[in-house]
Amino acid sequence: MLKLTKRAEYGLTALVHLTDHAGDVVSAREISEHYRLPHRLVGEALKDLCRAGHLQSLRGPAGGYRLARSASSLTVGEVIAAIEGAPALPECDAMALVDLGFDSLADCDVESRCPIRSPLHRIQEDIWRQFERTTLEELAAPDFSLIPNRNVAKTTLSASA
Amino acid sequence: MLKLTKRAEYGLTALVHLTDHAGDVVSAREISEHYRLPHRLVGEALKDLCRAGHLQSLRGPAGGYRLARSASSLTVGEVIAAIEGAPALPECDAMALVDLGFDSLADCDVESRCPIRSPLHRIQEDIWRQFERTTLEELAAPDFSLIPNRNVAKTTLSASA
DNA sequence: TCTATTAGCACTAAATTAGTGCTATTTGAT
DNA sequence: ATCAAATAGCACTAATTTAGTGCTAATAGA
Repeated sequence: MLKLTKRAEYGLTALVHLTDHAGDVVSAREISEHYRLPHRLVGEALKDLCRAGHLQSLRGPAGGYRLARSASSLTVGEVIAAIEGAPALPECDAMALVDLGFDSLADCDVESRCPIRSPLHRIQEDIWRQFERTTLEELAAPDFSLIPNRNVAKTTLSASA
Repeated sequence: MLKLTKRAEYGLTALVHLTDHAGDVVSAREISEHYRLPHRLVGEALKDLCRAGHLQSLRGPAGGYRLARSASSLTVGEVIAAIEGAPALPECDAMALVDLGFDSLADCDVESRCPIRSPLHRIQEDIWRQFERTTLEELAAPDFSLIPNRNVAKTTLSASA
């Protein structure tokens, strides 16, 4: 439940590696051997990232990948979106109600029929936002300090708990 | 990817309903018919919640469930944990390294072998924290205002974006 | 020409999830 | 007493999703 797929995990692993070796061209094989991951799957993830424009690829021997953008502008959200596809917002709004057999919003009582209403939706949006505001540079940083939003959130949390 | 199971969704739906009808005893059938959900599955979720002590059950005709605790003290995190089980932290620490064949932390170089390091771990922890700090009372509130932490987070986000 | 790489699918196998079947127990109503 | 309707607790099947591989083509350095 609520976990990333291996593809996304491998993709992030590879990207962090590429961030640590910014500028270098690194092959899928090198990455997979270094972290002992199934190299074909790492390759699939890298292909997805390349298609999305986050990576640049070079073919042939000595080929491989390198970041197409700065690690500080690439977010975890973009990476996951490129590999797993868009969010997965809970089906609990007009669409879902139509699927349930309601012809229009007019003849259904959202408040009483959809108890999750927007909150669950918003929770998942917040999760997504968290992904979108975390950059690869931050993810690659060994101790994860220097992340303003996260630190503020944490302070707020402990202050209210 | 990164979505709740139906059981968790139905469980939250049922709980929001029970929150709206606090004090009443409501059967799984009533809830499932009201929201047009598979009633057996709703029942399974409710059983899980009952086993976890979040609900009180009454048998026999006119039986059903009611909140065992106040909606303001029950969190989304507790609900999900009761239904789906604990988190699902990424396997990217000592355990995983041992699984990969390293005998001890001493002979492996975490920094170079585990590029996700703690950050991904922390991202998922933060998601979980978000679940843990959202109460059912908040989830049941129609417009989701009055949620201090979330509002602060949002302000911070927009201020920095 | 050979070899090592990426590109792009399609496909199989494993794992997870959704939903149901079945039986037992409880309890109010008749 | 009996019946009906509810929860309790599994086990089980079917559907869906995910992991991983097979295969072929294109690219490019040696």
